[in-house]
Amino acid sequence: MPRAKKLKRSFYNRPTLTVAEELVGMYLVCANRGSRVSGRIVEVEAYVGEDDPACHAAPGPTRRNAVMYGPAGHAYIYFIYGMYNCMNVVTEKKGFPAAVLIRAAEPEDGIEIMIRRSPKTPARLLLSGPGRLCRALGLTAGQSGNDLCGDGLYIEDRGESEAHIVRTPRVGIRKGTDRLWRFVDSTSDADSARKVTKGSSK
DNA sequence: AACACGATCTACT
DNA sequence: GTAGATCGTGTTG
Repeated sequence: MPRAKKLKRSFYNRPTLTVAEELVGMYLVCANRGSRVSGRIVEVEAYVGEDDPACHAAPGPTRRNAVMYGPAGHAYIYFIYGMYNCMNVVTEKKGFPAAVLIRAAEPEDGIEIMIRRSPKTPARLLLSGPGRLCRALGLTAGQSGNDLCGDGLYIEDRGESEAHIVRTPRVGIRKGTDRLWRFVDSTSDADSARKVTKGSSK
């Protein structure tokens, strides 16, 4: 992994769909207190503006979604379903609420630490799904608003050749399913929507 | 103050 | 395949 480059604010301060697509294949890194945990992003979803009915900003500014209205390059992490957290990266200029939800990644560094946090999850699925991803990386809503351009929590480009990306409707939502705003590395096994239908053994 | 529900995951029938 | 866990948030009274 030579020449890993930490993504700068200018990367995040662009159209959300562009940022979302380019995030696939990047590495999400959590460097808490000496330990380093990371994964290769393989699945993301874009949530764009108050006009997107599935976006948390759809009701307008509230205390909860305030981070989405802030400057790009910060983490928006929220608590949901009474037990899980979901991690997003804020995009676009201050005042415009948008973010990219990190839905799945392939475990890279610190797998032992992830297993300690998710003892019952099969290794391949440690970061597969937004809830599992936050659990294994140790991310909670308390870290919402953290700057991704600092140390501790950031995303880096390890200079990989571009992955083959597929666009689909977003999952887990009722409204806004007409938009193809989910981006997946089609070659990855960690896809959280793993359709284990007939035929596709593997 | 009370209520309904959600960008989920797991366990069990 | 489906129900249960479990609680912050926004809405309504």
